[in-house]
Amino acid sequence: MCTVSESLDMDNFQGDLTDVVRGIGSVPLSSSTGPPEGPSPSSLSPPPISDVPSVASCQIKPFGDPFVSMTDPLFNLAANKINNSFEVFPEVSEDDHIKSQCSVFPRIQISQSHDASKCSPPAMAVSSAVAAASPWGMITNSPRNCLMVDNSNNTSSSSQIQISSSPRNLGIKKRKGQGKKVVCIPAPAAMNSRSSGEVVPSDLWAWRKYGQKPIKGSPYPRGYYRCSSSKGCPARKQVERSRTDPNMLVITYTSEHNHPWPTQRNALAGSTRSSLSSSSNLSSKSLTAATSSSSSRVSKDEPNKPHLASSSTPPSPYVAAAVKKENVEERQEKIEFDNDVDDTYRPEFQLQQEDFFADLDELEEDSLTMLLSRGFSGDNNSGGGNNTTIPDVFSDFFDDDSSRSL
DNA sequence: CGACTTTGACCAGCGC
DNA sequence: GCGCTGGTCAAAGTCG
Repeated sequence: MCTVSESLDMDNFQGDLTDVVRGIGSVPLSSSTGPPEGPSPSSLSPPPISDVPSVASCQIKPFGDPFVSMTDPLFNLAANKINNSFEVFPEVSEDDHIKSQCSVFPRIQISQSHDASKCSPPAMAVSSAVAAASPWGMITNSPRNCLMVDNSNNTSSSSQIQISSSPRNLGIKKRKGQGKKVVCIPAPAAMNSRSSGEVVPSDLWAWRKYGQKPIKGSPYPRGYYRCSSSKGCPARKQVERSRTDPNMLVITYTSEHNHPWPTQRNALAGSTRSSLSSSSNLSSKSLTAATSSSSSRVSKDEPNKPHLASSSTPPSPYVAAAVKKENVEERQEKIEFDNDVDDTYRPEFQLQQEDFFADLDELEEDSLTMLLSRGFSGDNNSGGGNNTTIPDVFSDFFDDDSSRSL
């Protein structure tokens, strides 16, 4: 068994921002949030948001999109726990954002600008636009918590984010640096990459790459992805490495999803080609979170990366951590990647994981049970919420073969 | 067969 | 107005 913090070594973590995001959001997502409108055809349709008290407390507001409310309950939970309060997300000005430093969530920072160069290696930056397209809703930092569900930008942001119906999203271009949400995550070696070596994020949504361009001033190309979970979805994301720190992966989300969370079916559609099919355990275990299209092909392009190739991209950092944990134990001597990243991830989860997952335990009776019951097995029965052994949970959840060696 | 990635070309915004 | 740059399209190829 391993702890979250232990498993968060980044050398195997695929540097997938959305993994990070989703990881935080995916599990609780199933347990607490979901498309507020319309029944989900999936058996995994999340229970009502009301199940998660923190959601309300965080004052998550719609972002001009019914699905915006699908914020990341884990973020909420985590943040709430951190503050021991449900009032953990005070509104702050942008100046506050800039001035503040993440102390509690050292890895999560809010990027006030679109400048990827501002991403600091140990931090995951979330700018004010992520929520629109990201599965975890509007998130920003507060002076105290470094994290907050941003309800102050909802209206204004919605005006910033243009969802152009035209083939070419001209609006986005017109508004450089606006209406976009930037997430910076550690971008370890291209574990989840194709031959290009580009780390490709995965998340609940299915992304389809539609372009790649070299960016002036950056040695790294930028990949362009659109949401393939639903036809006509305007959601876009751009993935590139930080020019200032190649270890950082900068993901810019643009526009919002105009459809519910992908059901198991459509989430997996087009994204389960190799990894999931080869290790069908993932899908068979009702994992709503789909691996990215890129991750699905890792096995093809990265045959020498057995862990990832065989187990697919974890949908969450926790899952990634789980998978990774084994990798760490099995290959400690091989860990060469970015110790800074490792170190930065650990503290956060070490601080939180117990309480954090205690909260998860509370949610288990929800659909979360479906997701976690296997991993937690009887642990939850102890009533302690002593779920510090998440990795097993998720690893099991993810890929029996690759994660049950423990 | 469907969905994906790759990649060159095209188009539009922006700065000079 | 021109050139640069970024974002998108779409054909071709790949994969399961």
